Amino acid sequence: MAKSPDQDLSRRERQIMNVLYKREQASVAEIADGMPEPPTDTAIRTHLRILEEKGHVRRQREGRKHVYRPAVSRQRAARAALSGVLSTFFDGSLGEAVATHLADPRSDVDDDELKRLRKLIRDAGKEQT
Amino acid sequence: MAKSPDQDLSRRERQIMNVLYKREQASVAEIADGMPEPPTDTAIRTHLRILEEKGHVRRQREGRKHVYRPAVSRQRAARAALSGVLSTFFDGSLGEAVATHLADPRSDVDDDELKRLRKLIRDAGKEQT
DNA sequence: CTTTAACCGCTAAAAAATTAGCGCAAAGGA
DNA sequence: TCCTTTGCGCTAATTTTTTAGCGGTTAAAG
Repeated sequence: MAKSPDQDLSRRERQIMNVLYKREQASVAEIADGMPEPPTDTAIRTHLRILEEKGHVRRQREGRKHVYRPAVSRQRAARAALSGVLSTFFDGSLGEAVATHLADPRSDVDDDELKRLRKLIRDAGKEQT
Repeated sequence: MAKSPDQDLSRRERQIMNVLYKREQASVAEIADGMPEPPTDTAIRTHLRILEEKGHVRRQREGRKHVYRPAVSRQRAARAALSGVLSTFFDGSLGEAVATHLADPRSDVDDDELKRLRKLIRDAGKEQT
């Protein structure tokens, strides 16, 4: 079985990466803010240093602070994450996932969203190779 | 920030749960089979014991072996996992996710799948509350 | 009936992850 | 200028995770 890159992130590392993907970029304080039960900033910095060494994160000075962002593009990571969930929970079927999500009472999908989906599906039908 | 139940799984625990969700249920050997770089069966059993204590896994004798399965239904877990990915990578938008997935060259969505999606979206439009 | 092989849980050692203390540097206010 | 605040990295201690050894039990094979 092959190893996907995020498989070797520890729990905290994953939490941090999630914040970074969600916000595109973030300072240490912002990361703490977006994490469940955050430790001290110092601890977070340690994780960031390691993530940087492992090549998962890039940093940039921004005034006095440092700002961190993922090394891998959001799109790339997003595709991988979605595929993973589809594979694990939906037998790889996008339709199955959409059905489940639409049926989930907690997830109210509004009209614009449905409209958008409709258009997407239509267009996908067209561009047959 | 609240904690979602899978947030407090370690890497190995997560890997094991993923196999269980993917296969619905599995023996120790099957779990090893589905894991990246599996340790010894003994090690896996230790994780399973702990997962059971934490309430994530249930076991059942099946002949001579034990068979393990998730304590939380696949559907429930699937919803949570999907929501998580949507939230982290797609600004919570299902449409965004579908668009990305359809555009991903690695994911070939076949005609039946598209057909199914079309139907789903149509039906979703109807049942307005 | 005896031997062999498959599985299991208990337990403790080894490795990895997680945390924070400390001292230093730069910025801003008094 | 001097003091306070904010942010940083290095380092090392603590905690959690991860691993496998060992001995017992059951089923099946010889």
